[in-house]
Amino acid sequence: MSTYVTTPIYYVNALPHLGHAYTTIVTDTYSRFRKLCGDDVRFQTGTDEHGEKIVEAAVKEGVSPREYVDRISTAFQGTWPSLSVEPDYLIRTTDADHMQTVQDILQMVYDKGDIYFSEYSGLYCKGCERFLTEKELVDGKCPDHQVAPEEISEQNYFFRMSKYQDWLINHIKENPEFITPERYRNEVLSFLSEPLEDLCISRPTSRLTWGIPLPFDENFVTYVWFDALINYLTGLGYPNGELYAKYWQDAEHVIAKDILKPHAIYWPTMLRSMDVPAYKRLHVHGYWNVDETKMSKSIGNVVRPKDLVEAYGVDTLRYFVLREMSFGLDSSFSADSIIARQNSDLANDLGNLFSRSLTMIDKYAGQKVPQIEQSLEEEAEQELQQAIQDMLVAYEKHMNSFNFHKGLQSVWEVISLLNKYIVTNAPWDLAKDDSQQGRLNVVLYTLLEALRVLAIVLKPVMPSAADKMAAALSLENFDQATLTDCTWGGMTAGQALAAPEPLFPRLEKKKKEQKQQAQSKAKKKPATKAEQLDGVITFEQFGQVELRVATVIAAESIPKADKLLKLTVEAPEKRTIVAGIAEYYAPEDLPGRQVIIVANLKPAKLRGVVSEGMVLAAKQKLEDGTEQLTLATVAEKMAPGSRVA
RNA sequence: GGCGAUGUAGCUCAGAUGGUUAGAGCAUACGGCUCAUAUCCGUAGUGUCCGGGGUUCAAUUCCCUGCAUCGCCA
Repeated sequence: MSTYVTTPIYYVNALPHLGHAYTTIVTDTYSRFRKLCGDDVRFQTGTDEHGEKIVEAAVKEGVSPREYVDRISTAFQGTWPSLSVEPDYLIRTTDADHMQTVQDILQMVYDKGDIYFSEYSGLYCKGCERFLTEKELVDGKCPDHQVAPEEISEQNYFFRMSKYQDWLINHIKENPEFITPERYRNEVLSFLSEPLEDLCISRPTSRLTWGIPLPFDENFVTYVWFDALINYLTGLGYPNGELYAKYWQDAEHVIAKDILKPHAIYWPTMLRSMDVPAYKRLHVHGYWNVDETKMSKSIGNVVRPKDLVEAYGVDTLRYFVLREMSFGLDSSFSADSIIARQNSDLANDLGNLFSRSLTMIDKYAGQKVPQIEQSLEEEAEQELQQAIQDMLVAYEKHMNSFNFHKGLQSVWEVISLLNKYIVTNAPWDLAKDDSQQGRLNVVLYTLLEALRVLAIVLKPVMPSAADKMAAALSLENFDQATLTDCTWGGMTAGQALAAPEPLFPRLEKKKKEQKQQAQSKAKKKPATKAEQLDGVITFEQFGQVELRVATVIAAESIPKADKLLKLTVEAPEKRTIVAGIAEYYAPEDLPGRQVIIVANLKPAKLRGVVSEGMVLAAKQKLEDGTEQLTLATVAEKMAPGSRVA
């Protein structure tokens, strides 16, 4: 089986935002999913670079249209890797082969008699790049741009779209999946219940030169849709390329609802006129509202994909948008909701399951896949295996019909079952009883197998997290994995496993700080004197803090405290200091090291140990969302107790 | 103005071709466990299923109507 899946080509009059990111993540996820199903997949995205608005934007920046589109197009293409999006082909409407193909098609359709010349007069709005009807005007102005349209009379070329209306209605009725979800199919059918007008496909060069010239009349260039839609064919080398022969029959387009009409009506009729079979499916999604309002430049709440990746990590972002939005409907985006998903679904449910399972393998099975006796499998294991089978069926069905949120829901049901399975089978109890060794191995093996399946099904959604899981499970050829590898029993007994590593960190809700930041950014008001002083301390105040160099003599972990180490330091007197660095330093690594301590901190009791001061350390967040910590020290060896100032 | 969709727990949403105690996740409260990332497991909830009318033995579900929100069209 083959799959050809596309995003729209993005209009380069502005930088990429969350909406672009969503469409592209969805398409990438579907592409990866079809690969997981064993398909030969081609995934295409690109940029739409012609039209009046591009020229205007270029003029505004004082550069040529060519320079301008090169710059924005690069920005789009540079965004995809950071979203773990891996297209097979990036197309640009300014590519020479695309422009040639568009001209060839125009000539062919013209020769066939489906393009004719006609005069048209009406009220033209530059902002909309189209003619408006009287009824659309509000107080004589365009409602979107607040500008009075110009009365323009001009001659143009038209595509005989109306000729194919009846065919299109039948095609949609006979192919229930042609436009999904159903609400958009109904919308299109309702629109088609009225007579269709022919489509204006040209602009005179007197008004616009930044476009593809009509091959049969040099005084005109192609108007946006005839140019843009054809990219889906050009990218396959239509009409002769091998790719075209191989993939076109399986074409699926992913779009946002604002470009439904061109894709559901113009495009199939164009294809029909060209004698090219219609695409297989059109998938239409809704909008992201940001903090309950529409994303808009004027409100200043445009969300940049890059910022989101920096703040939350690419896997979390991908999981969030796919899990949160019911495909087809609008959804809301907010920092709180993405943090909530990260913490409850990813860190607590999946991440913790992964971590606790691997830790038990480490503790109770010597960090190796245990050998099991099939006869010791009980009902609990049977049920779990059945639940995973059921999940796989649901997963495949939902992912294939773009119901990603349902697909992920079914995966998380299994994650929840696994957490219950651990509690009810209590491996830590089995481990205390030698006669239960066999059962213990069965339970641990079952967990490993389940994690292996989870890594596979999560691969399309969270490629990097899945890779991490696979690495920890020592799965071989994971990049080639398919759904058939989900068959139970894939782990080899005796295989050594890597040390567990946290998959997803927990995030703090930073509601207040973020709001304050947003406000100060939005207002950009100059800081008042009082605010400037806020957070600033005087030299005297700093002098009150007594910093000293200290040498670590001994370090030991503290029972029941995962993050704390008990340090004995020389400063120069012997002191006990409790430091929250256990996640980053092993006790044996510390003796001999010099650290910087706050010597006059009020002693505090932590986990029953009195801490006389604190050690300084720097912390940073890494790209993958985990944190790194390193102890502060001095550049040269100093006598213990030396003052730091 | 025409057509259509939606309205269910604090939040996001499932759901029943009409039938007994209307569900899930999150959030909240309490209890338990210790393998785990202050994680996990269990228990507890609250609902005029948008308002009104109708059909029916029985309506949150079907019909009509009103209101609200949203979409498409003009």
